[in-house]
Amino acid sequence: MNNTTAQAATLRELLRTLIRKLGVLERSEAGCCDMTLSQCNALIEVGRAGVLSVNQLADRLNLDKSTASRVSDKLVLDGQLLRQEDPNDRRYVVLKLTERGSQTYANMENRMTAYFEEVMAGVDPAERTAMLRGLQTLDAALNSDSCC
Amino acid sequence: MNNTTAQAATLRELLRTLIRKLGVLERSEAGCCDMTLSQCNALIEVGRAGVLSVNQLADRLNLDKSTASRVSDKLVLDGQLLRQEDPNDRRYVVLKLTERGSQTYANMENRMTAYFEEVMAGVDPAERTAMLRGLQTLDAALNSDSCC
DNA sequence: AATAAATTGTTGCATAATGCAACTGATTCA
DNA sequence: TGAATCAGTTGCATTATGCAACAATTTATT
Repeated sequence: MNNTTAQAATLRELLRTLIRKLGVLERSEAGCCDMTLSQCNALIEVGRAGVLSVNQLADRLNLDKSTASRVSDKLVLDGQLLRQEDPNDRRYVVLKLTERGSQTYANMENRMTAYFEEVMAGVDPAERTAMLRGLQTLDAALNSDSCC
Repeated sequence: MNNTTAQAATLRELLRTLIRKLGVLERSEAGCCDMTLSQCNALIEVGRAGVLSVNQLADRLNLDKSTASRVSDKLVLDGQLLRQEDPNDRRYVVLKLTERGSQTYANMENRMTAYFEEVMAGVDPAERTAMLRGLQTLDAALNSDSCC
């Protein structure tokens, strides 16, 4: 169907520009916290989850476990994360935010919240729900596809 | 307005998962072509533009010009790009796809086209246009914001 | 016409990320 | 009890990245 082809092309183009813009946003955010992007992403995931193992962190970030191990090492060294032994299974490490890490996380959350509220405020109220639903539709479609 | 706050939070979460999924897709695509992600992105931009200068490539990829210079160097070395002197201004380099680069580009385009058609086919036809419009709305909102 | 300023692209340097394979220690399974 | 599996670490090699300084070229100024 010709229509799907054209729509698929439009989708790709929209996603391409979206990725670029969000990439800029992410890097700017990481810069604000004096961290690398990877460290930022790791801190956010631990912040959102409360506690994570190294393997869980790797899964969430789509990284090799060795990479997750190193980035969490760095964050522990910087005082942003705490590494604890799991009392139930000593193979496991439990990663959680330190007090300082919580501050950093809250700072990032606040800035990102403010940013996206601003973005949302720039959208016609009548279109906001439709926009979100569109993203939810895409999310579901990507889930059911075999690549992601 | 409480509504904007909740909607902003939903937007962030949707974008977070979208970035993760598309990141996996990008890396998988780069792997298919036996290239690094950065090289892939550079080739795609040159392919889409026809010709680009190094600075233009840097702008499109949101990279430092030194990085753009190196990644295009690599692609020239691999025979995917051709670097020519600009006859009008010898400061400029003109980057374009070689025959081999055109093949690589076409392969990537075909695979991505097929993938997104599959994604689109998984969306209810009645929702496709709304989904695309939602992404277009977001795109416009991000453009008018000061960060990107 | 000569000089200064700006632009393009390259290179040196330093930092960081990344994945694979191999390894250690711990737990589970047969 | 020994083998298999799991979690996490480490060595290794590769790649990406941006900043600053530089050379060559073009444009602007005097």
